[in-house]
Amino acid sequence: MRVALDPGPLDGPARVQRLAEDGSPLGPPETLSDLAAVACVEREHAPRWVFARARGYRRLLAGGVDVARAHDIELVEGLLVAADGQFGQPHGLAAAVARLEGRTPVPDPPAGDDGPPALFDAGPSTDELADIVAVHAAQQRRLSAATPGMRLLAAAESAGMLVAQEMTAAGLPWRIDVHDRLLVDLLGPKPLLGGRPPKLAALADAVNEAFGRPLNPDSPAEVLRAFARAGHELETTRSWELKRIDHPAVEPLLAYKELARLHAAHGWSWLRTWVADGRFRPEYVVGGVVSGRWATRGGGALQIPKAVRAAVRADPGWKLVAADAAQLEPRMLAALSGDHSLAPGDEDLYTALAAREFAGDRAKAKLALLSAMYGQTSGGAGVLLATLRKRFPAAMAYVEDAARAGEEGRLVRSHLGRTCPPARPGHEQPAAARARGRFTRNFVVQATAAEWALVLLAELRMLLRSAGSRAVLVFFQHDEVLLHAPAEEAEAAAEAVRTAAVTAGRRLFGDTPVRFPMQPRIVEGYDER
DNA sequence: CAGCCTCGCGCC
DNA sequence: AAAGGGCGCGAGGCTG
Repeated sequence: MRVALDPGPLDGPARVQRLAEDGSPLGPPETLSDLAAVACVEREHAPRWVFARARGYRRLLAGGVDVARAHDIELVEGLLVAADGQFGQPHGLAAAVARLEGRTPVPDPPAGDDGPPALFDAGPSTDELADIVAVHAAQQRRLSAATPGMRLLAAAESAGMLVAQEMTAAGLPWRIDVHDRLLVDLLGPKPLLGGRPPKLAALADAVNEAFGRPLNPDSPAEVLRAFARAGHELETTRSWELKRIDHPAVEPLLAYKELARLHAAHGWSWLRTWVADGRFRPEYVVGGVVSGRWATRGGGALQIPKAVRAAVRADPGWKLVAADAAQLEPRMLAALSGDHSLAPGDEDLYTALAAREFAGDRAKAKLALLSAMYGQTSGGAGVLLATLRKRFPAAMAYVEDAARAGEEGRLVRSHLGRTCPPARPGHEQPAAARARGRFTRNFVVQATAAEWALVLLAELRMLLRSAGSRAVLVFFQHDEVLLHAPAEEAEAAAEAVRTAAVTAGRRLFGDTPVRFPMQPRIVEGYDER
């Protein structure tokens, strides 16, 4: 059974409508007095709840109610609209209703908006539950005519919404004291009135001294001018470019840039803004990236530098279970292309490839494979690619076909059917076409990896729920998950991760010989390997 | 002043 | 010959 839900105000009644699988109503709309009644329906029927958007579930969680399964109207609409080749169309509920009624879709409300939907609903209807029911039925019709992959993708994307909201609610355990100590070690004591911490100030002084005049090391333009006066014409102030020149300012400047980055992006100001009650709570944006990868809002959650990961520590009596998928993208390529010998087993794929083709040089093997998937040809990649082309013709043909499709302006899709938006018009120049080719070449692999990860999350969540585990997902970053688990449940949680990885591979590719191993580590701190 | 762009760098 | 994919964020710096 499915149940469409308009959760209503936090403490007020919720409106629901029971639905058949195809979305047709089973009886009239009903009013539930409060969220406890929603929880009761969940316990008795465990339906697939149909939400207009993520904040519907956020409201349930705020009331202490969680559910097993969902259908997210906005996320599914985005998938279906793109699959129909309707790119750039809004896919909010109001827009979907407008499309159903043959009106021009209204723009989506601003991202992250939490206001009342009626504010943005320019259409004649203000009955959100009726809108949800109507759009859901239309989506189920479209999904029933689509591929099994699309149906799996729609379910997984919706499960992603549940995971995302639950992870934000749980928060990533973050020790302010550990983070602060780390900052003091690297930067010196926190300056009381803003300004540069002592070690940064000293490095800025050293840069000034090396140039013989004061400048702002944070200003690329000033740095370029200073080097030009010293006889070094640089294109940019990127660190790899600075490293190539011989000047006494280079060393302190590189040290300054590294610490300034830490101070600006993950320093005390970041701590004050983003960590509260021992938890960092970024907002996850499911499918926020064209490839289906997630984005986040707030605190740069997907770019937590290795230098501060020690601050992520389990609560007393708890453990972190950290697991990342090893060499996920080349394994995806092996499965997608049928070139199974590219990924023969569980062992490190680059090491294995290096042993067979690159005289044991792992770095070469890695560069070769990444170049194939990103479209890189410089830096010696060309020679390595020739080796791959000879040894793995099907895998190489797969990415090269995707690149050609992009260059010729054709659409490409992920394994399950996420559609890559076409190039914007006006980009027919040869250089732009090649750039487009690199984009689509990468899309087929990255988007398929993203949907594997999505299915993994959904499977892992269900395994933990059905086992009654107290372990909770607290972080997800493309191919990596972090669980927070009571110490005595950590090993079971780790086993769930391994199982979910196997299941995700099977759900995507059936009984492919390609493996997608995850090796969970049970640790106290996220910095421990 | 806000709003927007570029730069550079963090992560995958 | 040359040709590296995807993001978010803060600081600088320009525009209106």
